[in-house]
Amino acid sequence: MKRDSDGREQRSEIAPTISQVAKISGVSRATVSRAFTRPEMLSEETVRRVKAVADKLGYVPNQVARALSTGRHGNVALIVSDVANPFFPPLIRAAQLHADRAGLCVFLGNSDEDPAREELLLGRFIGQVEGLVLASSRLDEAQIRIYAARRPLVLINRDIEGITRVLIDTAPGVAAAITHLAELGHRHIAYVSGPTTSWSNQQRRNAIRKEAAKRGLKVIAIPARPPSYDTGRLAAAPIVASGVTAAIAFDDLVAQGLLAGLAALDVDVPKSFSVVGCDDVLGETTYPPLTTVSARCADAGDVAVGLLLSQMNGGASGEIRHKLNSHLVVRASTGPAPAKRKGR
Amino acid sequence: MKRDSDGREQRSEIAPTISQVAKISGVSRATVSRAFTRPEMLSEETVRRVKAVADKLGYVPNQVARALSTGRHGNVALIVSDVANPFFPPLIRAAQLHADRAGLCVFLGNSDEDPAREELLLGRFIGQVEGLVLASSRLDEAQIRIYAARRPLVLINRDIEGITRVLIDTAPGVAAAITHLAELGHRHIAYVSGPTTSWSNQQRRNAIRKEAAKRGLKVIAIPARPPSYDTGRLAAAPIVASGVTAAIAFDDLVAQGLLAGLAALDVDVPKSFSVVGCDDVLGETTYPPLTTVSARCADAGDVAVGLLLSQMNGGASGEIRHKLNSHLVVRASTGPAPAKRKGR
DNA sequence: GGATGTAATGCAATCGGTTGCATGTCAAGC
DNA sequence: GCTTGACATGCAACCGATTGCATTACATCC
Repeated sequence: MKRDSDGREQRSEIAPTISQVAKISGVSRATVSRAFTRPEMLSEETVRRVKAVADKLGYVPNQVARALSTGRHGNVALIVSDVANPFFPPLIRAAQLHADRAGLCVFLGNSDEDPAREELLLGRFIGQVEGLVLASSRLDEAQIRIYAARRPLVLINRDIEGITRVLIDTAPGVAAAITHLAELGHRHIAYVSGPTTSWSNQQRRNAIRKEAAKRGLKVIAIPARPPSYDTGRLAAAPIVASGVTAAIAFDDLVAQGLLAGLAALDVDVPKSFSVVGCDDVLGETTYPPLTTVSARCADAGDVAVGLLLSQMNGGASGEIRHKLNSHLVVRASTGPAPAKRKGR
Repeated sequence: MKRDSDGREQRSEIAPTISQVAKISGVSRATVSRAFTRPEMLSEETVRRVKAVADKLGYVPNQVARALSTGRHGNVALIVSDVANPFFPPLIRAAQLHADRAGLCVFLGNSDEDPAREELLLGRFIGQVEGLVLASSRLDEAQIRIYAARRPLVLINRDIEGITRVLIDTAPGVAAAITHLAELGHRHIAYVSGPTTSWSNQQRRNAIRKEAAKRGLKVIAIPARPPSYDTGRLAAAPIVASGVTAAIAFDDLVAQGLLAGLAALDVDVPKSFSVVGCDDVLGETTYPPLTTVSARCADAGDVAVGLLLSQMNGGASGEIRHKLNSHLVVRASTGPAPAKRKGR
């Protein structure tokens, strides 16, 4: 870095380096380094003196140089499929908080549900992080394994054998939802499905099929892709046309859109149609308040970073498959099946 | 980095370095470096050969080493005050996208509205980024100036002279909201205020006061701190008690909470009370759909990164004060003032 | 045929830290 | 008084790149 020539650094008094601190405090660079990283090796007096000088100069160890020398960057990366989906912000926040407490910086990547983008991001991150968390990864298994071989890596909502993963197990909640609907008298229901490549989607679909079969309900699938408020809204018409009396949506956002779409079609929820969401990220903010499968997404972020840390610290690199439980939260968007659905 | 001893790197075949590529292709390290960074300096033949070897070995230039040597890290940091506030995800997404296209990685920081945390994050980031974006920073001016002196820095919704900033100017929208309410016959309104340290809050409060004075409306302020669905909900009772007939909330989240609080108190919106939000981040998803001041928060993220890039590339380090306009979006949460408010 | 220029490549210093090993000092032990 | 060892610190190599300044080889020109 030729600061005087390229002018890039003109904006700042050049950040003080370890050498300057060393010269001024009359010790070697090694001693300054140790004053920060292993003060117990030095006499108290020396540590005090060095730190005083460092303070006065505003010296802060250069992370990049340290990383080059030690191989520890103090950074981790978190890649999500869509920041704007309300499922992720709480997860991001929790992950962030945990990383923070461990003194780590977090790179955030947004793949926009696109495997190619995800891989691009991964390529940029891999060289400067100590660990990775992939939430709802859309990458294919082989790719993921390659990255997992290079760095500690934790998956969220993706189930690959041999790789540590945190799975939000919505099956119990979804099963409870089916039971709930069955008890309310619904016989025909729709599943408003999400991305085919999504593990969560597969898991939910399977849980619904299995439980519905057990109780003799008929299930049809109507897609909402990509999952969003808008695609949920658009799904209302085909759903109503299909004659079902209730729907379980891939996630809350889709459910919320569905509610809006139903309202636009003058279908009263819950009187003549019932809607169940998934994730419980909207709380009571929908109208009517949404019956949904609560998924503790914040915990997923927290746990994932925790597992990542323990992997980074050499611990338990054995495979871990951490399951987070789910349960049904009944609010006001579900009710008894109407005696008869009006045709269309 | 003593790989053989500390065992940290055991998980991977050690990443190939420039030296290995050099040795195998029979050239010097300098040549390998140039094959990647300035191929036009080399003969085509050499470039081809070196790249072939690099490919076979899976060599990728080490970002950290490069950063140390050149001072360009290829990273920027974005610090927001609350990831979970729906105002930010679209902003983050847009910022991210822009940075991505420029080949930059984004560190995300979450200050949780706490200046001390914000400063901690800043300290961790500053050494490994080429530029910073602070959205709704709560840091004091002097601190911000210090960081701005060290790195290109762009503020969002914070107005500090001499520092490039992107301001979402909600004054016109808020003024329009007052006009709207005045025309509907409201004479007494409440402002449900946000963080005192927030520039947006100050700006909105001032715009409301000014416009209300002009039209002879009486305004009271009721706090909702920190701004959230819950604090908005809790504000409903004192607002109703105060006898006003309409409220403008600091942001949509507070407005949404307020709607819920009012519903719980059996106050009909918009028949007997009108609510206006700010930011327009919830679209039509509230009940009733919220009249709000649209603020184009995604654009703010995009523009901020754009300005940051131009600063980083040595361009226009002169101060820029970029204003984004706002306008009122009338939906269904506002209506004519009730003839008489029931007491309490 | 010697001076001159140019294109391709190598040498070695540098970025700012960390760390294994050597050195020096001083007190305790015999 | 000499050995021994613990403690505090310094030396210098190293992490993996980049880059200014040679150096080399060859073609061109007069």
